[in-house]
Amino acid sequence: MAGTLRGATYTRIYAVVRRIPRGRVATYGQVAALADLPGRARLVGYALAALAGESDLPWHRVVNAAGRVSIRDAEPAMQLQRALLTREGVTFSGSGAIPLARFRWLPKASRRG
DNA sequence: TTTATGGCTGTCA
DNA sequence: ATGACAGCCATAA
Repeated sequence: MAGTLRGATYTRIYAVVRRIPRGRVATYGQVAALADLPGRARLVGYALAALAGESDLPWHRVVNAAGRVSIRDAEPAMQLQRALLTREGVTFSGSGAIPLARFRWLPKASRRG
């Protein structure tokens, strides 16, 4: 796509997030890697933060490497994320972390079309 | 243009 | 187990 170079990063990140299946989660670093942006996990965080929770994107399916919601406790979106995930069947362990070994999204083919 | 700000992550103490 | 630090670098002001 010629022309849309600026802002292509977020767009690419959103495209990956949109592919995370229901009941699964991915880490920021994982999304970054799938978006062909290895090592830019933070950018994923910025991209999602920019959504401000107002989007049809399954932003709640993205958690940090520890399997925890990476939003500050004071943010209402923090509990929202947990609620949305729970509603999809994702369970949190006693310490409030998602067992990634069980719920991590494993894309069979990381082909970018 | 320069600064400031991050919904991260791996490493080390 | 937790906490501090240093790299990542796009956006917004």
